[in-house]
Amino acid sequence: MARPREFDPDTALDRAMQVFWARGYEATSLDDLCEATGLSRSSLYAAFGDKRDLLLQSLDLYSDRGAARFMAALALRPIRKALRKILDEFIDQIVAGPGRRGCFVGNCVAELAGGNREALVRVRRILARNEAIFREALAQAKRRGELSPAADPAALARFITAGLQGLRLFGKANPDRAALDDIAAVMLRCLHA
Amino acid sequence: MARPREFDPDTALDRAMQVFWARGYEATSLDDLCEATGLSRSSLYAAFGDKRDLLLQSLDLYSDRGAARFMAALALRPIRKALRKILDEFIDQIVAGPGRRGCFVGNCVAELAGGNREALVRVRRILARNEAIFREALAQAKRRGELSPAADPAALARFITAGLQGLRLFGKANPDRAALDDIAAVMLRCLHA
DNA sequence: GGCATTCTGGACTGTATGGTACAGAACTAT
DNA sequence: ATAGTTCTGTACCATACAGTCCAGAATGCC
Repeated sequence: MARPREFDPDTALDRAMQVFWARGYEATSLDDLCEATGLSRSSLYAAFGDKRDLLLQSLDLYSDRGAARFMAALALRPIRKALRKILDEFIDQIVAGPGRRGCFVGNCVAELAGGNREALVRVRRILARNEAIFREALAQAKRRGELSPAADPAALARFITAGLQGLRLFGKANPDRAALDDIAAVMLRCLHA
Repeated sequence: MARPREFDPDTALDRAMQVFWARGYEATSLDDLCEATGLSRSSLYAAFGDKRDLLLQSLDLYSDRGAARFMAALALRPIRKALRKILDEFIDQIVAGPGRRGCFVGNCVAELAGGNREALVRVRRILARNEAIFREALAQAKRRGELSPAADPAALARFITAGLQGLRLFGKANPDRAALDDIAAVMLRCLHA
């Protein structure tokens, strides 16, 4: 009917997510977001709503990508290989990655879970989704005999979800490969019992 | 020589720390700090310097208390009992505690490690101190025969340091005792190997 | 080509922020 | 008592912020 958008909302959202991820919510200004996306305030507001809405959509994008990567890695057999791959990918990202970004979800939990209700339910949902992915993969692996009959997929999934957050937070403060490898090795050993 | 202070710097710093811990750095305004401490801006600045200085001193206070608690708990034998106690204390704090505060150090890593150099070196130092406390305790426990001869105290200490951060971040988003108990149980099992 | 509609850039607004300046109160030493 | 020093509260400042508005440009439809 009328003039079409001059920008691609998907790439704009991706750019916005990168800024939130790198700088955090409060420390990111609308000017930062406009500069990163190349959009003006009007276009940003028309396309995504206000700053909080944009954050929530960024979180969803991040979560979708993360879940896809987890599921792809978890196709590996046995499951210990899959988890090893996930851990190694994170370590590579931490050590080689540009700037100390940590986990976007973890950053939002730390910064916003105390005061931003909507952000809290969103990050909780994201963590629950990841936990469910791990739980399902662990249950299947147990059925295949890759885990001890005493293994508790639900507990292990929670442990992995929390452990990955710990690994990435630790790595954000101290991106040292040797230390991160130590942590990953102990985590993997937990699957034995 | 002249008029003495009307307030106690230690309790003022404690109050300021609580606010930073609960709200985060950026979200805490000077008015918040004045209200929490009962001081005026002048007194705050005279006693602690600017907002960033006050944060660093809050972190040191938090770290000193945490280290003391760790060392007290680690006097327990065997070391698995000590770690169980540390984990249980954190879980109690997460579940019963007022508001979702998480770990102050972890919050600062997530919020500030990317941009605030001074805060970064401070939190890294704090994590290294905790790691050293655990490493030493684990090494002693190994000498006492409480751990397998194959156990690597340095790696385990790193794992515990990161794992505690993961537990507390997870709990900040989802303060559910059953889930946290699961995570703690798996973590403790890691000491067996 | 002209009209209607949508997009875009920039200017604008009210508010909240961190930090400072200053005047007066309170206290010690003499 | 008084002089000198230090503390305290408030008023203040410049800045940065999120969000709104509007005029004009660009497009599709007839």
